[in-house]
Amino acid sequence: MPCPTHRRRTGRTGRPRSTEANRAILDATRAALVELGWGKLTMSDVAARAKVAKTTLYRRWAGKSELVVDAVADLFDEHLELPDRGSLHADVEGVVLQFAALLERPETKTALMAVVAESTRDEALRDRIRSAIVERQKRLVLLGRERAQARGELPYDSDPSVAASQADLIFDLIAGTVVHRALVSAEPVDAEWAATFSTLVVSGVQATLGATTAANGATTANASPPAPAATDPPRDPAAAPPG
Amino acid sequence: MPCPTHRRRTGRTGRPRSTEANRAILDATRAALVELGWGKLTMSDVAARAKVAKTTLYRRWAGKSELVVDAVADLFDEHLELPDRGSLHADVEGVVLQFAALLERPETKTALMAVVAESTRDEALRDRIRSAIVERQKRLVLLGRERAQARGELPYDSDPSVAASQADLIFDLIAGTVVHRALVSAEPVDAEWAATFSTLVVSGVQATLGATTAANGATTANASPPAPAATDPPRDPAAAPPG
DNA sequence: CTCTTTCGCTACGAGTCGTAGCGTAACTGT
DNA sequence: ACAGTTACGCTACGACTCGTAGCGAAAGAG
Repeated sequence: MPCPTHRRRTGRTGRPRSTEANRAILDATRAALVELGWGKLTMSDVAARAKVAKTTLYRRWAGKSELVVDAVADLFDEHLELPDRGSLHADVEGVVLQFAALLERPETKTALMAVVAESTRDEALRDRIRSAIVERQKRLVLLGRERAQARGELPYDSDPSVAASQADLIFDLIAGTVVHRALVSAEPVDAEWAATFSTLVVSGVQATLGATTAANGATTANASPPAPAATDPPRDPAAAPPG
Repeated sequence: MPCPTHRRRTGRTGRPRSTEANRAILDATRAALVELGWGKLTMSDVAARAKVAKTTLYRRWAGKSELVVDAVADLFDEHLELPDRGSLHADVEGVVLQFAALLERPETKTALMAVVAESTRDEALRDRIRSAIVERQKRLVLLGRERAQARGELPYDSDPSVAASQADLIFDLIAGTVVHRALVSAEPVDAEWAATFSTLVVSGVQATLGATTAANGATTANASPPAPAATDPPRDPAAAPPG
């Protein structure tokens, strides 16, 4: 056949799933989200746009929600990173503006809340959102914390479990507040708001540090090589869902 | 005679809509949300539960989204208030726990995100959410601010527009973060978390007050905040750790 | 008593869902 | 080359939901 495309090597026998179709489906899903929104998006429509059979969709994804999660997860990986701007405040500000820009896209705007709403009744879907979006983007918080610690803006962690819960708090704080302003209050996340909010975040986080780790000599942590963790987990776009 | 100035005295002529049916429908909607969730809730099912005709539903609400907004708005009015606990921190803590308890209910859990998702493509629905839920609950923030000002924990507003934007920020901050932790991260909003978060909120808000009203020769707050120094200039990468 | 509006009920076309069945295409191991 | 295995496109299907239309009856307003 005139299509000697590179297929991923797998131990499984039989005809492998077309990676081209996978990409075409996710692209079609995003396009359909832009045009139709979550409510009017149908599996048949996505199949027609991607020029695949409707049954192929159901062989790879359990339903609309799972498909859309994968479609928007790509956008998160592509458009969110942590620019190193020299201070915790500036780093927070940068990621807030990036996240706001992502939330202004019609695809993410209409899809994110919908899949989260579905996930409240579907534990498997919630796990998929966690692994595909939440946990992947929480690396920004962990990286930002490490940089702030290296600069001396935050104390090094005495207890790793405390570090994890603080990272969770910061993540909920930034993501939740920006989402709420952008989608519920429906007011713009502009540079001025981002600056004010970042000031709030930095001051608030430092305040909670003083409260929870009061016993530690927090100021000017003794420099210890923080063992720069690799920050780039290889993307796995060919992670075929169970069919 | 139809006097044009007194047209709306008792309403229009003809048979009035049954208020009992209205209540039965909203109760049935909440019950259906508990049992079925947003996705599987249908208008026919609600009509059957409320023992009214399906056409009656469509005579009063444009669709599923509008109906559910009204159904959950009642819960917000009923279960959210601002207890006066003597300090801004305690007030925030109280409202956070109330909001978290409300979000643990199956009705609100599955409905809130869904209607917000729909509202991203339906401006009329977004206005309905604003007037029925958002603006009604924003009074808690305004009231809490007034109490904090009376206690000396926050300075009085020099500019009412600044006060409004600060109230919006606090509202997005609390509601957004709690929603994100409860529904996205799916982790419990317990007393410990609420205490830590409230500390963050109070310190953060005080920090933004200093930053945004710095230009104004504003009346500095009579009560000096307890300890955590605001150490971060908004636009300057000069990073000075607390100490 | 008349006028107006809402009520319950039935029925309908249109659309979506998720699955089953079939024959074919593509790749793997011997 | 061959058999084995899996994915693909296509068609068709029953079940379900949607939102509306039409009807006669009921309930208040003037």
